[in-house]
Amino acid sequence: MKIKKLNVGGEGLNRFFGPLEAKIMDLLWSSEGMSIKEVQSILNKDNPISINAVTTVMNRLLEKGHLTKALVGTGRTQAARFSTVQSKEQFLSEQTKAVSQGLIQEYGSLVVSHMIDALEDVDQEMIAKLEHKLSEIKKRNKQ
Amino acid sequence: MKIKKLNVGGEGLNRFFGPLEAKIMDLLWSSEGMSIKEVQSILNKDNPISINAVTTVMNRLLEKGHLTKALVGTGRTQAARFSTVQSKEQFLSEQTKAVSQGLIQEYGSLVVSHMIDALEDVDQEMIAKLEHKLSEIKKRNKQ
DNA sequence: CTATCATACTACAATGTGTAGTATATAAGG
DNA sequence: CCTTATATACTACACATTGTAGTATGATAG
Repeated sequence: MKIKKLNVGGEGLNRFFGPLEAKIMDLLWSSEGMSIKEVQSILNKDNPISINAVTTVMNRLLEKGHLTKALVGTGRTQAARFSTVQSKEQFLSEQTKAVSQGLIQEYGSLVVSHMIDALEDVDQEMIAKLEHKLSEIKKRNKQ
Repeated sequence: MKIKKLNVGGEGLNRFFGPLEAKIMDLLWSSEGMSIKEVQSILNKDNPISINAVTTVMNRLLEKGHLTKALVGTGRTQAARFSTVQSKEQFLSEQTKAVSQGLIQEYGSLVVSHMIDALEDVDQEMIAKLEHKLSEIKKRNKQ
């Protein structure tokens, strides 16, 4: 379930997926699974998109291991339900972890500085959390 | 000079560039500028590579703003010197900053946790640095 | 004044992503 | 029982990025 490329400028899921992939993943994360048709009808409300376009992209997400497929019914009644393999939270956790750890392992203190700079701008509260975690680690290391 | 995509699994410059691009950037960072020919002769020692392959990739790096070109001589004497626009340190700082800040702005505490996990694994010393930075920020905020 | 060299232009392959046409298989409905 | 609607598969193409290289151009060294 590892993503190879991170879109540095992207927003939300667009960091990890192409725009259509991102929309589809988000739809499936906010439901208990959907058929291709259901996904297409929802997407089609915003922008016209063919069933086939949706099918291809969903199958690619399947191949990459982001979705699973459960066949329901047979023949023309068959409407496979696609579901996500991980929760959105798990996915984001895994991905952000891979990126954070990769950067820190390679660029250590540089990245830590940048992250702290970002914290300053963004969230006072997070600095407190960070402090707390740090003191926990120190405690643990002393034992 | 912003990179669009980060190769999550990559090592070193391969996070930010394709493999050939990365080799070329590294050569130019460890010199005061080189001609296409010079770059090609060095790369050619490891793996056979045509002048044209090197030329194209160097020109793409030029277009993307990572390199500059200074013409020296004229006609067939002309051998443009390509140089990097930023130091490697500046470049890495800018890129890691863009990625770190993007992640923290969007995934705040999640990324902080990952960062701390990575710190635990990777480097005791960095925790001290982090503490130091935190106390600096706290001091500044009190004023 | 021609042959050599640096460079430009063009082209093609592979990969990832978005898009869609056509084919196939099967059940629903007369 | 046969036609047709439906879900899905297969195939194809476009565009971007990157690696690779053939051919053309232009100017000077000799």
